[in-house]
Amino acid sequence: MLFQKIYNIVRFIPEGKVLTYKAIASHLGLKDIRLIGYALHGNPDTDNIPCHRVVKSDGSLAKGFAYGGPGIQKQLLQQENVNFDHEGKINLLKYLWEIPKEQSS
DNA sequence: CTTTTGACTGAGT
DNA sequence: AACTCAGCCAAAA
Repeated sequence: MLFQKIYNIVRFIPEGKVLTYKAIASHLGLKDIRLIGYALHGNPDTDNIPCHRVVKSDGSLAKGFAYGGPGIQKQLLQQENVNFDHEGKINLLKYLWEIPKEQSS
């Protein structure tokens, strides 16, 4: 299942790091970026899948985030020492996690 | 069983 | 700059 591959990657995002929808889709060879977000929409393992560490390609947060309410995602990231700039976006050059090849299936 | 739609993005109009 | 279209999976209606 494709979703499993998505979860399998998101699940390993280390603390203080983030991943973009694009990065994940690209890693899996997908063109439809929405699948990443949609996979998280039906997030089956919220305990092991840190959906708050997945952001849009420009570093801003997904608008449809509902992990406990809008704004929660930002708080969770700040708890992990992830800084937001004046636009409320993350510095991807600094926080974007490089996906190990071993994680792909 | 068929249709709709959605945590996105980049190119084309 | 604002809007549309394509990409093409899975769950919900």
